[in-house]
Amino acid sequence: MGNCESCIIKEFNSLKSLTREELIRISACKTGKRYKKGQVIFEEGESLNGVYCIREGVCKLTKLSQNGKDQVVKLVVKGGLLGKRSLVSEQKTNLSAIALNDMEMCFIPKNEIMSDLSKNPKFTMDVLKEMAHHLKDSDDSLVDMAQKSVKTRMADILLYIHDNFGTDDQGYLSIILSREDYASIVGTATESAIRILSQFKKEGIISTSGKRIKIEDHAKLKWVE
Amino acid sequence: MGNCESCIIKEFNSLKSLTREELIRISACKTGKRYKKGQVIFEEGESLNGVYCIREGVCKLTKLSQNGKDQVVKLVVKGGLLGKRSLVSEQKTNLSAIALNDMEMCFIPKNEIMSDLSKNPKFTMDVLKEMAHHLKDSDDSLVDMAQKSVKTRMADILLYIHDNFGTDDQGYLSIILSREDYASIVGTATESAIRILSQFKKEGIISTSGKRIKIEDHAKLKWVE
DNA sequence: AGTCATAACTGACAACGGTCATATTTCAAG
DNA sequence: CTTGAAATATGACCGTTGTCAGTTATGACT
Repeated sequence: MGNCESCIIKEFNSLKSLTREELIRISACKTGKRYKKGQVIFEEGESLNGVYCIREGVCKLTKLSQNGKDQVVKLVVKGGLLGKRSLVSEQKTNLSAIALNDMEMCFIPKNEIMSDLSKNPKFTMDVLKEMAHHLKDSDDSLVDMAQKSVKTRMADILLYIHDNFGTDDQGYLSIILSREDYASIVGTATESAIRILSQFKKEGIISTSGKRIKIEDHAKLKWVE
Repeated sequence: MGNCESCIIKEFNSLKSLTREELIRISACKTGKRYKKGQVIFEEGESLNGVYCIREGVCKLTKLSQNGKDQVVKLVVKGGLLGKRSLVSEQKTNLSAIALNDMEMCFIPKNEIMSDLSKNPKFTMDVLKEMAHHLKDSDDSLVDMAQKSVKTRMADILLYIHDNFGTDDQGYLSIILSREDYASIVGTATESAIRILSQFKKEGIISTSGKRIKIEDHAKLKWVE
């Protein structure tokens, strides 16, 4: 396992605001963890006693709704920090985290991070900014969920994944999701998700190969209503 | 206009974490503002150069969706602080604020608050906690919006308003909203909102008098599906 | 290669919710 | 007390979406 001071991943999250000394201290008490595809990292209602820093892989943050279905609230990739909100608010986590492929993470115990939060104003401010940013995203998603059609939301999420997580060398979206996951992100029934993707395929907007999806016509996808 | 040091309102928000000296300094540079019902306090896309502390009245925070309809994201009452997110992230505000009745607020310039944010860790931590709390609320709303029916969401919002903002002496909800506002909170068409409220009335779950709404049967409202 | 479980897909049908058109009521201004 | 505009209310209609039921494809494991 590497050292936090020299880890490139930290450049993508608020840990970059920590001093060299703080990083060395954290490095000494962090633990590496691996998760297989589908494995639960933590579950809604658990008390987290630290944060997870993603070194490799992707996971989904979900929340169980009253009707028993899981709703995906967010996708998190390399560089993401899990458990910040729960740490700050000192509440149990309101979301579950599940690995979408094999993952590699560092776990940093609560006490270490909390002492930095109280002593390093730059770090605190950075976490605050990140939280503010998430809040904006969440509000935006709320409005989209309330006002857009299922088909538009599906088009949006395909473009979102493409723009934020990229494609493999053949042009397929590099994040592989089941149809059920897509349904759970868009907030619809699995059958509806499948139907919409089939329709996109018929219209030549996307093509698929097994679970993999390639966007063939970005322009059309943007104008879906 | 009163002094921040002795203002009771601050006890309801993170300003309570400021020291007496900080409050006196803020008190000296704050300005009082009044808004009439329906008046716009600030609009999506504006650069706010401070935060608003609500002394009296209620307002809605809305966001324009792509289809041209306003979506209410949040209701804020006495004690609430507007513009925190925008201040912290140094971005233009992503929401509009509109007074739902006559309001009285204090406006605190950006510079004053920011200097406290960088110097008073207790205050920063408190703002962080509040933001974390909002983030949880927003995630919860997202899931509800995605998974619950319009009717259930309407029932939820009636209960929410009752539980959080209370009733007048006759038992009517103390926040008076137009049917259009209800539609915009629930994320539906005005006609649908009206229809659902009419149905609730027929079923004896609520009663109305003009715009005012009284919940007659809490239990039934909770079990609406 | 064959088997089996799971995921992906399709069709039929009904309920939900949006739109348009048209009363009816409310409320404030004259 | 009128009057008129805006808000509320209701009906008809139709596209969207969820549910149920059944079929086909996929991929992991003998």
